[in-house]
This record gives sequence, C-alpha cells and structure tokens, in this order.
Amino acid sequence: MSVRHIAIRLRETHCAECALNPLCLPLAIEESDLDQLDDIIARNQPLPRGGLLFHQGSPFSAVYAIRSGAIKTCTVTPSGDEQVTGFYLPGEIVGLDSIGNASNSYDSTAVALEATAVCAIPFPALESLALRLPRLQHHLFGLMSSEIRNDRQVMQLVGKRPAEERVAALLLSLSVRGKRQRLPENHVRLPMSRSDIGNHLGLALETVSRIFTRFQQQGVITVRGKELVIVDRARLCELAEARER
Amino acid sequence: MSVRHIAIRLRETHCAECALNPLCLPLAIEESDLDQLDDIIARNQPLPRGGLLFHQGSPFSAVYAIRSGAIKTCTVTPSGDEQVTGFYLPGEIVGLDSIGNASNSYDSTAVALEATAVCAIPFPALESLALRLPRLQHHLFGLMSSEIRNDRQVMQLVGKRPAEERVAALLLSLSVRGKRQRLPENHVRLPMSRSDIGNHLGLALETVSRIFTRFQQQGVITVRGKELVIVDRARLCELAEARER
DNA sequence: CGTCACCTTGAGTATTGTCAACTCGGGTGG
DNA sequence: CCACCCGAGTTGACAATACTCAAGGTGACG
Repeated sequence: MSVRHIAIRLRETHCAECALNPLCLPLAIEESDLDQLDDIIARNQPLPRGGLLFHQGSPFSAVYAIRSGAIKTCTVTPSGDEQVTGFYLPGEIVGLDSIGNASNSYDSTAVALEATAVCAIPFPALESLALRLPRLQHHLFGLMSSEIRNDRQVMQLVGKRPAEERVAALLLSLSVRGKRQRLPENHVRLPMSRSDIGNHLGLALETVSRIFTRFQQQGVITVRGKELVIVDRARLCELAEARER
Repeated sequence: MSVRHIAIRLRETHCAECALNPLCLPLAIEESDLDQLDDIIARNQPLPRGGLLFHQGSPFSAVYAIRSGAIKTCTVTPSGDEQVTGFYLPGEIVGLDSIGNASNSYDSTAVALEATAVCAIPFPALESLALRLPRLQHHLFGLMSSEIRNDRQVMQLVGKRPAEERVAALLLSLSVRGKRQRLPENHVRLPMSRSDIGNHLGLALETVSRIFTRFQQQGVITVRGKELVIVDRARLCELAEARER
C-alpha cells in the first residue's frame, strides 16, 4: 500500500463533508475559510475501548472533536479517588477544561468508552485561527460558556436532587444528545458502566442499578445491559422534573 | 457639583492604577494597549447589598469585574428552586456562563452580598478587542477554562464528599481568594448567609451551622457571625482532604 | 426597645451508602 | 464447541449521614 493511500485513509472525512459539521466547530466558519480549519486538524487513528485520548498532567496540546464513539473525562482528586466529570458524544468537544491551566497540562484524563474516532485540533493553531476569524472566536467563547452552563446543571442535579431525578435527567440528556447517531427514536446506548454513571451523578453504582430496575418496573424504560429504550418519555421528563424536550 | 466632577468620581480608578490589575483582565494586556481596555469599561455606581447586577433571562450585554464587595450568582431551576452557582470576590469576573447562550440572555442572576463596586465590560467590545490583542484572547480562554475547572471541583465536592469536607474546602477557597483584601492573615469574611453556603454546597443550612460549631469546638476555627478566623489551618486542610495551600 | 431576619440547637426520620452474596454474559482456552 | 472464568450488574439487609420539622437564641436596625 502506498504512502498516499495511508494518508487518504486517515484523512478521509474533511470538515466540509463531515456529517457532524453543524454541531462542531465549522458551524462558525464561512465555507471559504473551512479549509484553514481543515488544515490544522489531525484525524487520528480510532482509539480502542479503554484507550486514553489524553492523561491528566500530560502537556496540553490540543482539544478533540469526537466523530464517533464516546469519551468520559475524569480527574483524580487530592484525596485519591476518581471523579467522572463528563461524557462526550459525537460532535462534542473534549479538553476545553485544560486551557490556560497553570501547569499547561491536561486537567483531566479522557478515556474511550468504546472504539472512538476523534479529530485532534492543536490549540495554538486554533487560537491563531480564531484571531483571524471573528465568528470562530465567538463560537469558541460560546462553546466554553455552554460547558460552564452544563456543569452548573450537573452541580445542581448532584447537589440537591434525589437519586431518581439525577438518573432520569442523565438519560434524557443522553437521549437528546444521541439523536445524531442514527439510532431508533427513544433508543439510548449506555457506553459507560453503571459505576461511571454513579460516579458522575454522585451515587453508588448499586443505587443506579436499583433505579434502572425501578424505572423498568414502572414501565418508564426498558434496560438490557447497555441498551436502553425510553418507553414513556413524558413520565421520564416528570421524573427529571424537567420540561418536555 | 459640576458634570466634570461626577465624571471623575465615577471613573476614578483606571485599569492602569487598579490594585486588582494583576488578577483581572489587564494581566494579559501590554501597558501600551491598556487604554483600549480602559475605554470600553464602564465603572458603575456601587451596588447596595441585595442589589442585582443582572437577572436571569435579561439580555446579555456585559461581563463584570468585581472591584470590591462580593457577588453570588444563582439560577432558578425548572423545578422552581434556587441554586447558588458561585461566589465571586474582588478581581474575579462574573457572567462568563452567559456567553453565546441560545437566547442571548443571562443564564443566572447575580446578586450583591454586600455593597459592591464592579467594572462593566461590554462583551461585544471585549470580543473585538480580543481579536486585535492575542494575549487578551488567550487570557479570556484561560479564564473561562478555569471557571470550568473550578465548577468541576465543586461538582466533585458536592457529589461525593461528606459535609465537613465541603465546608472546609469552601473556607479554604474563600481564605485563599480573599487574600487580596487587606484582611489579617487567616481572617475570612463570610458575606453570604448560611443558607447560601448550604445551597451552594448541596447541604441544608442547619448542617452548615452545625459544622461551624463542631469545627469551633475542635479548635479549628473561630466563628462570630460573618467573621471567621482559621485557627488551625493545617487541620482545616486535612479536613478538606486537600494539600496545604 | 421591639421586631425581624438570621442563626443555632435538638429530636426523629429517611434516603442513600456499605457490605455481601449471587447472577449474568462475554470472551478465552481447552 | 463447550465450559469455565472474570468482570459487570443485580439484589438484599443494615447502618449512617444529612434532612426535616420545630423551638429557641442573637444581633442589627429602625
């Protein structure tokens, strides 16, 4: 196989043709400028399940756009235990928490929950580009700000909502965000373990498990391993004390 | 009193002479460019205790640098109750969570916890300036990213640490961040109510109160109303399961 | 000096965590 | 191809941390 073939294989999808285009960065870029973004992006080989995208403490170099698969980010706390800070699905950007860190290193570890393909976006290059493309700069500010907003909602959930509500809210969030993946309506994949879910929501994994069975008994969802179907979406929204989505 | 006098009074401290300069935005700006930032900043009249800096849902126009006093931000959740998302002290920036909000409105309400003076920084102007000053752009990305990092730590705290640890960690954080205010070493002002603290940490206000008394009985702190002294800092760090700061 | 927040303290309860046993399912090696 | 094994998930019993409800105290301000 020639070198050229390999190059083509690794870069097959350019931003201009990417199905996630409307979600990801290109949203903010004029078509005529898209090549400039395309040029700085490296399309890495797919990560296997359990593979590390980056590791807490290693030098910060890039943020990553997820093309397929799923990522969890986690930090190790001073007290030594792990905190799952977020789950990221296709079209979302990982690594925004590590910009301008005092030590210029990643503030969290990103682990692939299943086979995952990402676009690496070197941050210095992205910053330079943002200086020349106002809409890109604006979009980046917006992305980071929405990351803050999202974290605040999780804080709220984890801080004072009962366990059932936390789980219901996560399921809805995954369902909404997962729409891009060509899944049947109301089907949700749970690429993460019960333990990851519990950790992220501030619950014991046993509690998560119990709530899944309870929801199932009440006819709200159907769970089988990592496959989940939302049977009664309205009821699930009530359980999450959220408005219909 | 002449118009000129009023103008001078309202703008008395320029960025170049501001004591918080090394904390706030100017950090990122060459001295020669400082005037440009100075020009877009509006120094508002001080807010009284309880005054609103901005209100959730009202149109987003500016972020605010705190000069003196203290601010809490909170959101009203779909379920109707209030969530205190953060406390902000002099030198810190409020409003970064509302950039690029879908509805272009503030995502939270900012309330003065005591008489508070702020610098209003209109966001569109700040963005334009950031396009021309790469260090400013970089600093802004860093600021937002550190807001994310901070929220994640709170998530961790609120999600799985026992009540004592949450309170200890907050006290240490306030103490470190409050150093700029010319307070005696180890003295902390608590401009917020017990209820605000509890709300923010995901605890009932009674729990906060109980923990204060317990810490006091153990000789770790002294509390009297809103004045607090850290007597045994090392012990407090242990209680927060954090490293010495 | 009285009133009104805010704070403190107490008693009882309940949600959720911990510990432990058991089951299920996927993958590997015989 | 089947059996075994190991990690992940489920279920149950019990314990504990923190909440709720309730009553009393303190300080600031008019």
